[in-house]
Amino acid sequence: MFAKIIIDQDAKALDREFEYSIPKDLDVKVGMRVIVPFGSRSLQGFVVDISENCSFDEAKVKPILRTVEDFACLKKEMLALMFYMADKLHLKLASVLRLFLPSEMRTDKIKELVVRMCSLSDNFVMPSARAKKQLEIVSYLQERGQVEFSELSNKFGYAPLSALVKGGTVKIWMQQHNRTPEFDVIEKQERKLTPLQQRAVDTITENKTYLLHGVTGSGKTEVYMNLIERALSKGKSAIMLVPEISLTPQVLASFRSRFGEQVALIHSGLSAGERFDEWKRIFFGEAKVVVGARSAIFSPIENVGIIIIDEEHEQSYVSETNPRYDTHDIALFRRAYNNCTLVLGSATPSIESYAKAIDGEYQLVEMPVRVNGMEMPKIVVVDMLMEMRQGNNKIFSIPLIYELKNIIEEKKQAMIFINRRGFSSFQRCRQCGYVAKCSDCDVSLVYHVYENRLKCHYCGKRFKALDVCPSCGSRDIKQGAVGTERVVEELKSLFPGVPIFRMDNDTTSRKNGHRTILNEFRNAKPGILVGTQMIAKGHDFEDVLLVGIVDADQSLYQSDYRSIERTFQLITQVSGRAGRSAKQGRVILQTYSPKHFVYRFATNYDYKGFFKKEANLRKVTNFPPYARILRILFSHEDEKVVANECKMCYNEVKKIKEQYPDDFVYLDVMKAPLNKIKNKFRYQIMMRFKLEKADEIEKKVFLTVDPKAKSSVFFEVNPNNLS
DNA sequence: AGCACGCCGACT
DNA sequence: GTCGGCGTGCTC
Repeated sequence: MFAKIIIDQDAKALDREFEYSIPKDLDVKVGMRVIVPFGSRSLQGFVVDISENCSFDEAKVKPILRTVEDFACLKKEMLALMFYMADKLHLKLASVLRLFLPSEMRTDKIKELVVRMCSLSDNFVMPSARAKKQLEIVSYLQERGQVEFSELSNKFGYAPLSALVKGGTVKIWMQQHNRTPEFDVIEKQERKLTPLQQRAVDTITENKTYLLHGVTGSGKTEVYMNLIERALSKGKSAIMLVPEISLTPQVLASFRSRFGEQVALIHSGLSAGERFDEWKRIFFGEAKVVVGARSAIFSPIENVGIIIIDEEHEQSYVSETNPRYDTHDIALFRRAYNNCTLVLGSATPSIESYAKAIDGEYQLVEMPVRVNGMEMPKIVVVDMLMEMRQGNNKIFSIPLIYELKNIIEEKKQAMIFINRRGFSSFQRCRQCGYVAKCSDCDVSLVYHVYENRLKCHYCGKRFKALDVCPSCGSRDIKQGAVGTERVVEELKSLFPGVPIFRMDNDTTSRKNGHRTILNEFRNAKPGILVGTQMIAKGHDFEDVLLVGIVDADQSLYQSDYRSIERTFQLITQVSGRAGRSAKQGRVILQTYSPKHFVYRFATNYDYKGFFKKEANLRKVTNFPPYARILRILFSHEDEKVVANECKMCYNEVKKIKEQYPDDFVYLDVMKAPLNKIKNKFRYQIMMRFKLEKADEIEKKVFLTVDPKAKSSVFFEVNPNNLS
């Protein structure tokens, strides 16, 4: 018998199956981890197929050395998913497998799923005095009680240990050593469902994909919990995905208190060991509910009854590093494989998902009212250009300062939201609000300080930085984003003595930084919390009656096609923080583009109206979801090599464009916006084509890349932030 | 990825 | 003379 094996090495040259013979005394199954001789060393590999015959020269085929476990650590579904992802996303097989397995199971530090433990038998006999090694093992065991088999055999050698086992002095058993991560315990609180929640639970019954559109505060989490409970009661399991940023201790605790030991929690705070243990609990069926961030979609859980993606519009569901994938695609695959229910939940669904719901591909379920029946906070738009003309050059507008004063007098709380993202900013005329846009792409240009140039992150085109406004002729041009620190300083000078807290990447990097800040803020009345994105997520502070959005435009003029959508989502999300209690909250939104349609829809909480407008815009301008963007990124340390290989590929793609003249909307080759990263030069091909033949075109484009190319090549479909 | 084999420069 | 630089090519 022969086995086809994927070597556990992330290299282009090894990205294929290698064949090995299976020794007669070795029980090898598909999906198992094995150790094989490879060149002059032995490596870990994964069995993906077993057959009677061998397509390679039999004289050269080597035998599998050993199996790592006596069962398959890759279940059938995961193998199918591996081939699907490698093919569809053009990823290396081994790099996909690494997404599925905890780092402990990788080639460099092979840890077995089940550990062989050794201890002395109850009535053991001392080995003879001549067997020195055996005596050492016995005294070692007397000292420590139980020790891993591998540790003993490494320390004292395999032979003396196996002699002791054979003679009955040492007994062996299998053990899973699990470290259950710590969590806050909160009391179980049974909440009765509102009629709206009940209706949602009653509607989501079939093995289909549902889009749950519920306004902020409509109680989607309670619906999820009920759906999970139902799946469990049918003997099925569940996967619940939450954006990493909202995986707060409170959220984790609430799942624990509801589902107890049946939950496995996967989040970035886990150590490698804890992660490994949670993975094992899922693999062996001890955990029936997986709660985690995007990578939890790869959990080896079987018999899935429901998959839930909360805050489905969140960008963090698309991994931005190496094996790039979109959690939605994986969830759709697993939904189909398990024939189960998939729920995508959001207060502001992504344009992509809502479009599918409109088309009937997803079932739309709506929860338009808040649980407590309260109205959404009132959003007031403040025109910052007007403020400036009236002589206010400060960060805060007059209305915002006025509202803040009120809050402080009433000993309530406020949140100030800084819309800062990424490293770059745009240039804007302070007189008329003009923002430079790319002539080819209809996206805002990004200002690069070190080159003093404007660049389009879509097509790569460069423009001279503005010194005179082309619209009104003013020289009053500003760039740069407002940072959290500056806002805090300003607030301190405006309101001396009032406690002000800052929450961003810098202040939460320390362990528990998150919790400490929030706890201090909770008790500070009056108090102001200043923060980025982080404060927008699910913290319920009853006394927060005011939210200030300092520079809403910051996300509006990011140079990608989703920037307007993101702005709408952000405003809705942040506004949801105000007035969680009986009193209606207020939101002050400062902008330089008060007439932009996004603010009109956002202030009215009119998602549908916004969708219609934005979707139409995308249709007309040929952007996703009505077209597909494809980017091929080449990188290599030798600039001549990348430039050349990228150009060769571009020439091939051009030929494809000629075959599909009606479908291609855009095609160009250029240096990547970040031309050099870690001493590797980067070049890219950007293209955009209509949907009808997108799959067909994409397949052909994939084939244009020379497999012998020295550069590493990445494909990205509908990328967001180009870099 | 890593390790062998291989063909040219400055040293015990 | 040989030790060792890292270029190219292969691993079932």
